[in-house]
Amino acid sequence: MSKNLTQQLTHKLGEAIVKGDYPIGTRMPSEAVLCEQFEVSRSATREAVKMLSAKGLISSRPKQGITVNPETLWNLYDSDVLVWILKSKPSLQLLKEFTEVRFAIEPMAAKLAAENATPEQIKDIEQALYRISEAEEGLEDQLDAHINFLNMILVASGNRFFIQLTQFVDAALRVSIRYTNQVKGISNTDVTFHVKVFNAIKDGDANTAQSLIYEVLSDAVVLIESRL
Amino acid sequence: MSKNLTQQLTHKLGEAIVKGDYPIGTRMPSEAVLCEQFEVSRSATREAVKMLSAKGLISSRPKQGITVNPETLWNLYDSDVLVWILKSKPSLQLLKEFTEVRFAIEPMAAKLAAENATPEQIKDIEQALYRISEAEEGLEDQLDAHINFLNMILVASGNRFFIQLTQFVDAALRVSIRYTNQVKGISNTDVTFHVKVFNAIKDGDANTAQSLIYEVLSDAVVLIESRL
DNA sequence: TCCTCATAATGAATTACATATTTATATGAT
DNA sequence: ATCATATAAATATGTAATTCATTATGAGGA
Repeated sequence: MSKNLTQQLTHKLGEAIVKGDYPIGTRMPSEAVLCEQFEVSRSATREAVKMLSAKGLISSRPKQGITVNPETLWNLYDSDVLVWILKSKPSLQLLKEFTEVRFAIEPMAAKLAAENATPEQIKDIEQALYRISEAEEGLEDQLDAHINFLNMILVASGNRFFIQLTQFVDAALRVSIRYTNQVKGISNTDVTFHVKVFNAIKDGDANTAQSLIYEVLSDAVVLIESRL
Repeated sequence: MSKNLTQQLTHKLGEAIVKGDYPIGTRMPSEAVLCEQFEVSRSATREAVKMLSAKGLISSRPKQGITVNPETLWNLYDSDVLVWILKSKPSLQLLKEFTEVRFAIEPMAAKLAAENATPEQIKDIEQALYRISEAEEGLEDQLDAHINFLNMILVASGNRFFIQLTQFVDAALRVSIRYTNQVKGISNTDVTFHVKVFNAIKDGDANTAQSLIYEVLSDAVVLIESRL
């Protein structure tokens, strides 16, 4: 858990920034001041600053100092950034926006999976299905099993941009459920639903796979909107 | 154009990695060696390494050295990473995958824009429309105008994750068109199409907005697939 | 087989100087 | 006297070099 200093500082500052401790558009303390405040060397500070600017949170220029970037420049698809935001301000609004992304992506991923999945990937999905059934009997963590099922579908889509989202979805679902209990009801559909999805993908029935996921996420979005 | 040393090195190494000069899973040269090869100090090298690991390309551990991460860990939604990939191996396959993402996202964005756009945002879209018409008369760059129109819709969606994709779409379209000429026909629909989209959003007609974008991107995907 | 120690890489701190930008100051002309 | 311009100073990041700490790895000996 205790990573190196640079990473620790990166996380501290990252969380502080998304939390609003350093308001957007304003200047952060200079490197020298940060060194003092966090009691680390300038090397560590600079490396942390570089990491945060690589994630789009800040930018720094000579003399001018370090300024917090507008939110539109933040790399929301970076798991670190996403987690920081979810932890610091876990709003239902954000959960809604996140679910809209899933709503856009996952049906398409299921469709592509049905069209392109290799035999091995189908086996992986079947294995994930098995884990869900075991989770229902309490033999495994439910959340883990559900996330794993989703991930296997994303991977089977064969689209690198979708595959990359596994971490994104993983992080968001995991944190969301910890900080808002509204997530219940979203990935808690019963196992028969997942069986249907699996069969559709296995049979190459792209339309069915797509609409199954579409429906369940559509419900989720409606559910969230009803509480806003 | 000539950024600081750290950024220059970051770009050089980033491009080299995605290009395959340092194969996935293998160890990169040690910091000391990189310093020699690129004739920079260790601070600059370390900062570049931190930036690349913040983008998911590499990870480094004591004694073990710097290793290239598997592609699934790369932050493809980071504009830098995306551009590096597009520049180094601009394949039709990648363009297809990218278009699939747009196919998933943009219709939904148009729908949300129709539902949520503020009067000001509608004005922005109208302005973008005007730029497209001017571009048709050669008074402005066509690509810029089209990208701008898309961006305004993404922004009007009100969804932070979609808004973040503006840079993503921007970077990809801009580079793609430079390295593959297959992109022609994708954002080259005539101005009447964009007028329709604008009207749908302005009138709050979510379904029409969604399906308009859906259709044009559907065509694009088919077009690309036919050439694979 | 297990333990120990050498070693090779990153981690961290410190120091020094370079460079870029802003701000303040001083100079000059009107 | 006032304003504009040029110059200097101050301040932040950029870059380099050096030193020591820490951590895995692997070789070699008990």
